[in-house]
Amino acid sequence: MRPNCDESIECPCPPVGLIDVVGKKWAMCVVTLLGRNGAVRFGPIQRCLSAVSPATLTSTLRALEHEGLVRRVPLADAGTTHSAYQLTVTGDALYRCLLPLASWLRRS
Amino acid sequence: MRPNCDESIECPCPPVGLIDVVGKKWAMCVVTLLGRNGAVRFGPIQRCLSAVSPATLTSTLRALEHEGLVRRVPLADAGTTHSAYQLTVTGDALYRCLLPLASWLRRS
DNA sequence: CGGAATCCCATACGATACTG
DNA sequence: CAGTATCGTATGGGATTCCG
Repeated sequence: MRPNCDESIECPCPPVGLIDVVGKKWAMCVVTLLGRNGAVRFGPIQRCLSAVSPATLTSTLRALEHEGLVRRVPLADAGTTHSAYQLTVTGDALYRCLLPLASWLRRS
Repeated sequence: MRPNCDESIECPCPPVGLIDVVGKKWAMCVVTLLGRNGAVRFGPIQRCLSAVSPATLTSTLRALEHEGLVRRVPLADAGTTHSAYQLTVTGDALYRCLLPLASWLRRS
């Protein structure tokens, strides 16, 4: 997976891994969402993101959890099931790195 | 495709489009590579990026061209076919936005 | 050298239905 | 509410081959 630089030109390399981490369709969207709002529950996230299918959202959240970017917070709340998701310290660092990128996208 | 915010939480939205632009496996890698090295020819790019298949690299470059991030520069060079790729002004702006992200990836 | 054409496969994603 | 289970499809991407 890693580029092997046999050329005199400089080879960046890192960005390849970035795609694996945040290349999922909704991953950066979720990170940005949580970065702005702190802990958010499953339902609101889903409704906010174009009503992404629950299966896809679950997959995205699990991936982000696995990368240590997001933490799941169960909320013991009188009978019904509740839980929320929030960024870890690492996830928040990534979020701040994404800010210039987000503003670049809003260009033009 | 666009998230529709029916919640009180803040909805970022832009990052969804980002995936379409730079979410391709090698897109950001190419942007970073060109950002560091200026104009680079097809062969060196390919060899530098883990020998990515020519079909995939072509697809990536065409997508970046279509987004106005990369420009193809034909080099009329004595018989044989030569060409190089370099970032446009917009592409360079994106490249600079990617820098913090790239350093984040090199963490740990 | 710089691609284009073709084939093939893995899988990400969406839609839907269902459960504790 | 917060997911899980299935299914079907689209497509990104690798390998290979061939061409000007």
